[in-house]
Amino acid sequence: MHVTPLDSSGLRCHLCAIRHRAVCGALSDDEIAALNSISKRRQYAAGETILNADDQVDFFANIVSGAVKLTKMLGDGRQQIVGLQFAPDFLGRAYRERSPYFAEAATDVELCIFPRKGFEGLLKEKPELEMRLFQDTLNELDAARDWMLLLGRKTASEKVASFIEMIARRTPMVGCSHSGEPNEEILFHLPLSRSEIADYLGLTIETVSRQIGKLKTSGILRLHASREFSVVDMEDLREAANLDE
Amino acid sequence: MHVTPLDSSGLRCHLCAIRHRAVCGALSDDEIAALNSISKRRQYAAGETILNADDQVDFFANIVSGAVKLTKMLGDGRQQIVGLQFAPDFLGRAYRERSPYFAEAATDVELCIFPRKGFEGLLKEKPELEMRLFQDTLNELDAARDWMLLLGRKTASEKVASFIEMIARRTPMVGCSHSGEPNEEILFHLPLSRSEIADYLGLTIETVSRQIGKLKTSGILRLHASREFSVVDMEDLREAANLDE
DNA sequence: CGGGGTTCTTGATCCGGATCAAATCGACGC
DNA sequence: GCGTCGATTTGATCCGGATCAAGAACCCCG
Repeated sequence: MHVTPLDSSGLRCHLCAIRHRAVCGALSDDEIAALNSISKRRQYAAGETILNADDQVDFFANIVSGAVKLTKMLGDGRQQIVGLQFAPDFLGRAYRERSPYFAEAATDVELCIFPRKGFEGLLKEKPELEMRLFQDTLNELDAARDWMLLLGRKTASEKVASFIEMIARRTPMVGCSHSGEPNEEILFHLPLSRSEIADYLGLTIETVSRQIGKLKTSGILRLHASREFSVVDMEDLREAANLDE
Repeated sequence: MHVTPLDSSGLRCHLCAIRHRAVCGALSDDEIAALNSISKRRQYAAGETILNADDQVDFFANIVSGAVKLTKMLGDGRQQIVGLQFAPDFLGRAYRERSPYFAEAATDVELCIFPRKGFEGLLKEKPELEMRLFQDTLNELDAARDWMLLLGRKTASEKVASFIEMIARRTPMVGCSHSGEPNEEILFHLPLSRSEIADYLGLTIETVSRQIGKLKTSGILRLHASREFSVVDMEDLREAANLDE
């Protein structure tokens, strides 16, 4: 874990990759400068814990790069991933002191961290910022409810197809086959291991592996490495996922 | 469906059963009067549709009494209840014009309805009101994620026990055995049919029925009618539900 | 009270996905 | 290259919950 020291020049935010897509987008340039002065960057290696369940949370953060998973666990070790966040998502639970879940870096992650006090002060002063967070929370609630439909009612193959589709939709492509052909393949990287995918979909490792195999056999997917894939036919994939229209 | 005419005396809110527990609790007496002047009451019979998915939503509402279920559906008819709301919960999706789900009265329901325009105006003027809604939304998100753990990782019997526990916790008791004994039984009413419970838990009707039967046989529950029950031992129930601590 | 529809329960069987077990693949150090 | 170890795939079997099929209980209405 590496902490970048404070940058008092106020320039960092202006150069930030997620400046306009993150919650910061709700702030004007001089408000950003204020936020800049209290923020710091921090890196987490894949697998590192960001927050334990019931931890006292003294900060909020934007995800600058990488993927963060939120997990809930039963007493006997069964676990369920209840959220997967990518840049430029916001991390943290306003108005509650303790984290309701376990947060872990799924890939290498860079966060832009704001101390709780300073950020809550800004929240009170800038209703646009609070409104923006509110909207993000409403979108997360919708996403959580979509996932409830998946967990409760979809079959294993629909679940896996839905997951792949979600990754292709929300994750930046990691490359493409420079063949010059009209239909170049777009490559994506799976931010989760088979076991984590299983915990996200309410399945086992083996079932996930078999269903990915089937998507490959049926020609919807191409697997370049166990965590590197491209989608041959996005329409077929969405159909296999049983996504509406 | 019956609509109570506007009460310009401004007295209705002061007599309201949920005045202090609902979002209105964030408002002062004269703000309440303003809200009172734009609100109206409306009754729905059990089974009546409140909103169709993708409906244009031109109102917000508080649940005054009864239970409202929010449902998502797959193209082939499989469905999942993604939310169950009781008085004094808030109904409606700020900052979005269309309902992301199908909302239906699970029991007879009384709503206190605010037209979208007027309520959004109030939201802008009263940051406490927006903050209150924001907090409610965060709590709903936590509840949705708890339910994801249930849907993805709990067994049928844990699911049913969790559901019963939730009803006993969130629903008003409907009576009690006036035996004078030290351990009087507290009676509750199930707001959902077996088929709806199945759609909430990601199970089938038959499995729900069998699992309720087991809870009864094991002495944790007493069934007075198919939708009337009392909990013999709450600790045992929570254990059967695999709820933490 | 009796009939017909609906909801709930109970029983028998089946199957999708879990579990158990082993082989294969890949990354890394030596 | 070779051995080790974790991650993934593949195979065989099992079982929890789905499905199919009756019954039983409970309406509501005449």
